[in-house]
Amino acid sequence: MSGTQERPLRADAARNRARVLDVATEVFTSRGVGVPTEEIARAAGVGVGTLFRHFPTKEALLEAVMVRRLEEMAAMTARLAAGADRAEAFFACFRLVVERSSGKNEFAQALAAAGVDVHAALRAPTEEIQTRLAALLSAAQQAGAVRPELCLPELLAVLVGTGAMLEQLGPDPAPRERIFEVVFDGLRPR
Amino acid sequence: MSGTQERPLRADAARNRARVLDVATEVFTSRGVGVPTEEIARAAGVGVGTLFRHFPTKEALLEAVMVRRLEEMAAMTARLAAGADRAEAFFACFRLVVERSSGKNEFAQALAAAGVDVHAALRAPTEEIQTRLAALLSAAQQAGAVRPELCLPELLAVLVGTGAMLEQLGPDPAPRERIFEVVFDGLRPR
DNA sequence: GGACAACCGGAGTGTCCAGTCCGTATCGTT
DNA sequence: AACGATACGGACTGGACACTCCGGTTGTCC
Repeated sequence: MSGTQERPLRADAARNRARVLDVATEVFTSRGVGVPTEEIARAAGVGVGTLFRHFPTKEALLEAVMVRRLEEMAAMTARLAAGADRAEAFFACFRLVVERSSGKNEFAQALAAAGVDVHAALRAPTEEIQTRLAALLSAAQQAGAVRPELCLPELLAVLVGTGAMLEQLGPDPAPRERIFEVVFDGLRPR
Repeated sequence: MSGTQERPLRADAARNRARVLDVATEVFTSRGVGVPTEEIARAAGVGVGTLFRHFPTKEALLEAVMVRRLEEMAAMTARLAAGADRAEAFFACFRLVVERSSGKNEFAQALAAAGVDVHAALRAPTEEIQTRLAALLSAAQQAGAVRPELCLPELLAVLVGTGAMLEQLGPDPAPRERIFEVVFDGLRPR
């Protein structure tokens, strides 16, 4: 369907593209999506022209960053979902998604504000993660490890919200752990 | 200390100032802090000049909006903290703060990004709310209604995060209620 | 009702930033 | 080595937006 039959990039072009993506991931995540494009280019050691040839708009760059992070997350959830017992897998996945999604909500907001259809643009990887989470959720519920009335949209909200909680805290692991205890206990049946 | 001894405003000036504040609260809350200043002015029926005379920068306007909302919240928490039994008051306050703080986190981020010292600028009202929450927290803990290891910074994180959860959901009250159940159960001792 | 200060409106200014364009450099191929 | 295709850099453009300035208006006080 997607008619993007790519001719292989020239060696330097591929290198530059990858560098820009890496730098953008790093900078956008640590300093927010407001950082000017030119700064990303400088940090990646390329000119703005080069950046915009690979990613025709700033939103396209944001989107590419998100897609990659989501794909990584999907792969990791897949690995986690395979092993261990059902309940354990659910909570491990929850942790993983929360911890690896710092700042992603801001991305999504920025894209939405720019009029990009987030659901369409990121369909494939989000769908994979969501179906996997849905499977883990109902398995954990059948195992009696998660309250049965909870459904997927609520779980997703809890994921996002837990991410927001952690962002309020410093890097000290003890309070972060206590947050997880609160949320996990809340997710379990009474 | 603060040398702002104000001469009373002329009638029309006071009216305009109030209108701008109201409109800004409404617009910033519903459409985000990115809305241009000129639009606020138009919606309030004043020129930009007038707006900037009352609030010398956009951040000053944001700050004024936040101060007012925080003061309202402080007053409401005060009222709630007075009545009822300890545990009930705690959870009622929690609800109130979460429900009335939609979008406030975005405000804080915007101010911080602009180099405003949020803690200094909003000290008075935030401090009142925080001390009141701290009192409610330890009372609820002594009553055995909240897990004893939780401390104030974590509670604040949970508040912010719960707000983020609700923002993911539509206006339908049933899922929102389920979120509160999850969080409240998590806050209670095992 | 008149005079002065306080206040208003909105055209104009400076700045920032996403995105373009084209002369130059680099890659890959024969 | 030499040539065409591909990619690069960064000066430049256009638009958006926060904030200023000043001629005109309105409130207030005697």
